[in-house]
Amino acid sequence: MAAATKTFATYGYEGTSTEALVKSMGIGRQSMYDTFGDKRALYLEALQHYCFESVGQIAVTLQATGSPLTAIEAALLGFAARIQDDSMCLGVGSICEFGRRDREVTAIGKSSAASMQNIFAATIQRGKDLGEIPPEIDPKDAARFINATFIGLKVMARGGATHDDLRATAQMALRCLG
Amino acid sequence: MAAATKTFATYGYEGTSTEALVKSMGIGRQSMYDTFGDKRALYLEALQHYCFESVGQIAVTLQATGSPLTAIEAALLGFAARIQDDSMCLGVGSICEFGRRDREVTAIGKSSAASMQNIFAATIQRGKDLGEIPPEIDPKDAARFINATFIGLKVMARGGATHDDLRATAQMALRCLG
DNA sequence: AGTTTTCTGGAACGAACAGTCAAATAAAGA
DNA sequence: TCTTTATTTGACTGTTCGTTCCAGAAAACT
Repeated sequence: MAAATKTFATYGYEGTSTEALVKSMGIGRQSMYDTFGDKRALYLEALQHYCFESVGQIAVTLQATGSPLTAIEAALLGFAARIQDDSMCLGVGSICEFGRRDREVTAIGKSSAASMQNIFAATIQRGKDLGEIPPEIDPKDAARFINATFIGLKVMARGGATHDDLRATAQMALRCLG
Repeated sequence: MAAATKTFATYGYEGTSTEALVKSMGIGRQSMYDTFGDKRALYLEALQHYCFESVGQIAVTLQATGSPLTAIEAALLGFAARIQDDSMCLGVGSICEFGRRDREVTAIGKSSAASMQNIFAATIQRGKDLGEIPPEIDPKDAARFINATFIGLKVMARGGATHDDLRATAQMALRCLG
């Protein structure tokens, strides 16, 4: 499944052949069809799984550290430091490829974005309660902005931006929380 | 050409069939091949043209208004107000689809991003000179950040975000420049 | 050890793909 | 008006696509 996720993220749905999937997953073609049904079902399952894991990871990062602001900083800067050159996030890739054309892809994307933004908003609210984040900041707006920043970083990285560039961009984004 | 751009932006390179191009461009199949050579050449030409126009538009917006900060605000908020639901930017789409896999696509994307960011950086520098933008802000970092914000807004819009959400996100981004 | 289930790799299938060909029509030039 | 050039339309071509079929091998079960 992880191999399918990576292949779909790299080449997109249309650009990924079943041959490429069979190769990257290292299973027989018939087993792939027996297990997942068809290419689209495999894509949906990979996307669902990917989004679920991503939300889980963000939740762990933002809920583990004492200071909410530090947690958000760690999430953004950690992402900028860690993301691999040329990699693509399947979530962002699915939005770019399908827009809202496919109802199930759209549903997974919206659900995942909503969960992600709820976690950000809750963290922002905690930061406001603790006086770390200015009171005039709306948690939902800030959550959407952070999500947009993650998207921007992902596409930049996909296009070959350096880690320094990504980190500087993340630093700029964090200014609005101070 | 505009029709080809829109079709490629909507479906991506792999997802766009030559039949769809013939239909959207409203010309004969043979004429399309006579004029552009093949699908890939048409894509490259559409991408080049799209990026050139985008940079031109941003230049006009950012260089026409007296106040640099106001100009950047107008660019971001204007974009958030104007962008159409479900549309896709061919530039962002090309990065997401190809990453750095295709040398010519990558070259067009990097060149366009560099031009765009130079315009942003020059505007930021003017804002610093006029005291509108804090002196500790690095123009190149800010330029990259603004570009990342545009990317984030474009993908959000593609995923169905409302204009209010986009505007609020743009407002958050503008806080980083204050 | 024998039997059953699962997996593999290759072949086959029909549909879709990008690109080419050919004849007819329309537009441009003399 | 006639000739030349460009465009259109439909058909065609070989390749690739996603999916199914099949026989043999491997793994799991009794």
